Amino acid sequence: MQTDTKNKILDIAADLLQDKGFNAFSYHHISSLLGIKNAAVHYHYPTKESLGIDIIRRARSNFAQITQEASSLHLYPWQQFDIFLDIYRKNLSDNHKVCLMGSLGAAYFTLPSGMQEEVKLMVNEILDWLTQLLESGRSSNNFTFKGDARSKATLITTSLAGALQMARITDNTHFHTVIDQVKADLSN
Amino acid sequence: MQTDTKNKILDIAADLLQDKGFNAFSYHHISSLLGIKNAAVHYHYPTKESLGIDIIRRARSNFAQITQEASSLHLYPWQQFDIFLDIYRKNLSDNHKVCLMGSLGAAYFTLPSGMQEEVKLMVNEILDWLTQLLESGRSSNNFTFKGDARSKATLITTSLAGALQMARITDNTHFHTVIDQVKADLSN
DNA sequence: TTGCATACTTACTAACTAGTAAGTACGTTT
DNA sequence: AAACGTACTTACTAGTTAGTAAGTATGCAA
Repeated sequence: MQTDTKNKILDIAADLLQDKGFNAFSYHHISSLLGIKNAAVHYHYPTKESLGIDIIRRARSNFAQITQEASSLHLYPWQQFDIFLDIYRKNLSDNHKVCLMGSLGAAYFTLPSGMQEEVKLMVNEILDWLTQLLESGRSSNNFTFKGDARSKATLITTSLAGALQMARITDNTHFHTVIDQVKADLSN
Repeated sequence: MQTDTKNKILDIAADLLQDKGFNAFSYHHISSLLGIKNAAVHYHYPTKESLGIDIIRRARSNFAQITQEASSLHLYPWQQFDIFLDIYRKNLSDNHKVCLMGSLGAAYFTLPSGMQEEVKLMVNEILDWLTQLLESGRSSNNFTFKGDARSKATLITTSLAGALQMARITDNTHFHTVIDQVKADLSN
């Protein structure tokens, strides 16, 4: 059981991470938003690395839950794909947040090693799941694409990560443009 | 005419920016790599914003030069596209640097306003050029793709930005995978 | 009621940050 | 020879950073 404060810290820190990046938020930012002292944040997360690791772990667990749920509901490939896209749509609508892969990838070489390992796990899990969805969707004639499914999964994931970054520089239409293009490229 | 030192500062700062991100390098990093004092860097670039702006301006000017040269040589669409891809290939081979759009997009909301403006100009120039190349390449039956050229240009640019970030997290094959997929999606 | 764990606050440190003011060495112009 | 601009160094500041040590209030268990 996580305490209320610990959960709030995680919420705020994840938000800041996807808004400003890992090297542009501090314990003080978090504590002042919560109306507590920075030492209280250190009580729950002794180091910034431990905090960063927990942010990624929670995202991994959320992703696993979303995909398991979609799987247990026996949704069609296109419906499952749309649930996947919703993750990115939500980031965009939530003050132009960038996805975790984008935020952490850009700062990757400045991250503590424990976080780097966790990011690797996360990216591979996303790629594994999407690859499987594309593969089975192609078998059932729902998706059409050239090449192997993992390549396509990689292309889609990198496009979406880049699209969120592009959207904050230019405007939201570029993001929706990418989504439409990705969908068009999967359709017959 | 720029001085030798000023050019070296720009080289090192651009490198650090594409390696660690704007919020993870300091005047001290630059000066110590050059064997000078941090005040000497401030002499050439009074503020970090002025330094950041110059990094982007130089990249814009380099891009304009590359594309103008390709244009004046009357290269085929595929050759021009390959020159464009070389920019990204070079970033990858140069210690897994990320492209400027990716680095600055991830930290966008922490950037001084002058830099934000400069990034916008850069992204639009890249998009304009690629859109035109795709359009004329399609007219001449060299490229095949659905939808309008600017959408395709957006998809390609975001894929490549994301691919460089993904490559440092996982491995280089993911980057080449994206390049191959992008090319396949442009071919007949 | 004593003891202990939880969840903090107070008060601090050492390192690093961008940025500045004043001085210096040196080559060029007048 | 005097004056000036360029390219620095020395020496500093004020603010921010992650992280710590010691103390405190509260509630629960023995």
